[in-house]
Amino acid sequence: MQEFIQQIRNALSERGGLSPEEVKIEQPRDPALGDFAFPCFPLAKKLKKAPPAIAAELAEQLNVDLENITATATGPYINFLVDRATLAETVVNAVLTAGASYGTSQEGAGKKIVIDLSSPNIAKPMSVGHLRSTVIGAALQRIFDTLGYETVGINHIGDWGSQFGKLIAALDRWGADTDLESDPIQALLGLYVRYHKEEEGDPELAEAGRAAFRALENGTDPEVRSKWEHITKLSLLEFDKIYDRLGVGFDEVRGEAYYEPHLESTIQRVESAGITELSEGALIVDLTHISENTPPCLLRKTDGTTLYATRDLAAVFHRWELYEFERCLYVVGGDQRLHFQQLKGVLDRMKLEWEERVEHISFGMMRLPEGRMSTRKGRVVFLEDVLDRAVEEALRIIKEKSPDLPDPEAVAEQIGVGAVIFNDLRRERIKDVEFNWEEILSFEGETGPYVQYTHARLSSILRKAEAREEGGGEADWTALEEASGVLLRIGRFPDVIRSAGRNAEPSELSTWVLGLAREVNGWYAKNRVLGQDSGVTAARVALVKATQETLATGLRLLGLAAPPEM
RNA sequence: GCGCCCGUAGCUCAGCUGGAUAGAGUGCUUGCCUCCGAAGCAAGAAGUCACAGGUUCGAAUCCUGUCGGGCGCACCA
Repeated sequence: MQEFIQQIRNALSERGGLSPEEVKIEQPRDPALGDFAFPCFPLAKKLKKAPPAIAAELAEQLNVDLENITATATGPYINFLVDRATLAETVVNAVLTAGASYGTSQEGAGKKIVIDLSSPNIAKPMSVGHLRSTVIGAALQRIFDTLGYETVGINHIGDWGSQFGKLIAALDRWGADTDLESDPIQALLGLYVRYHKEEEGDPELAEAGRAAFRALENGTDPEVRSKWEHITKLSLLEFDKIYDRLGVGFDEVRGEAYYEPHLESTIQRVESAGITELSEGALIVDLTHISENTPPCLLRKTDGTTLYATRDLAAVFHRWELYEFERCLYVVGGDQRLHFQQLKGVLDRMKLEWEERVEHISFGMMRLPEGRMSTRKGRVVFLEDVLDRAVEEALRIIKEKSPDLPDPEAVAEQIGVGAVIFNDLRRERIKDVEFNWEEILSFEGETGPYVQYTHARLSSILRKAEAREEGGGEADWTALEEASGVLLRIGRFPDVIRSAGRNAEPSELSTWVLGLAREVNGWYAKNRVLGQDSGVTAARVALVKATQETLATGLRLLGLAAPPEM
């Protein structure tokens, strides 16, 4: 479809005396006006004429230049209407010849993008809150893959820090009556909550916790170390179950602990840049160059131990050395904005030119109606429960509406999980979301299942066409006259992927997918595909196939399955 | 107190980085399965684009301020 826009752009730039970049092509308000539009206001000054006069004059000239496109002046706008049959043939063939690779590009060839995603903390069950980073990050990775980038998805596990000392202390004290094997994460969570409850009135316990972390950090006590390893291993196994269900994999799973041996050299590296100072006994980097009130970045505490920021610095150095990334994206909640500002502030003060390639892809918080989620207070919704209930609901609907569907459990898993994922990617990532069971279990309207259902219906038509041996003839593209909404959507797909990647915004894709599903459903209700004249059926089957494939690609990029039946 | 983010229909959101009469879903009121899958389609009612200024041919979109909500602000991660 780009070819039409390009043609309009070239003709306009020649006739209007603009550079091609100055020609801004947009969509008309009302699709009946045309497929593309050009507002003549910017030319008014240059030509010293009223926009409507310019539009009328230019439209006439453009009609001489343009092929298969009609230009019409409407007030100050020039609207362009592509010949319906040409539009249909061009778009449908573009998809069908490209197949699953429709929408891919090579713009990222030879460039690497590192994505830090998911990054849960060990020993706590994943809440619905963790869904956001995982699902947004995974969608971004797939989007960049299709744009030709080499991507590295990193799960930066929270496996270090003082809470592990607490956990080990709790395990020492109550481990005997805890069943760690059958449901390890829930057991660890129980220990964690109990520790916090009893810590206050029990200084001995608090000291045991601190001592255990010191031992862990010094590496002096192999027994403590092996307990930590055990906890980590059990947790990762549990997480993998969730990742499998979400269809998410990682290129690198590295805990913060991995960077332990590199912390000294990291600190030295920052020190040798001459930007560190001692303040109140702690080693800091002053960041008042960002703004007067920006708090400093702490590299080392008074007691000599390191912090989150130190480990994150070590990690970002490591990533740069390993990958020399084009972009390094941290898909992390907006509550950590300051942390990343500080991280980048340190890189900036070190005069590392790749500092601007490091981006915090922040997203809004998932909240409950009664406030912020808190694992410690037991005010959480666990991700596994959400997935289970959504799948259960999907299965209930399948039994009601498609009792003969083969393998209903497997499809219910795809629909239920799809509903949850789509619900999270539906809105702009920066917006806070309030968790709502009713919304997440709804499969109608602007939901994942709606798109999946559309895809399944199109697939069903294609199966029938094949069974009846219809759709094989020469296509009569005029039979797609009413499908321009569908065609224009499909034609825009490559642009949407590019834009979603540039802005690191999966919701641009989900919005587009919904729009395509809506368009094709409207068309489908009015236009019969099978049993028409062979040319008509051929063209419509081709459109159905092109739409079905594009929907499947869109769903796949977002992380949803596209079952052929449901 | 300071900083960052958000504010569009009852509710949940789009609005293509400044353009035409602000659009969807949901909920509500209707209509559509003897016809390719009704998890669908079509129609109706529903808006001071938080408020007030400014910038210009033109502002939901950019700037300033106010209000409301969220988040953060040195030894947690």
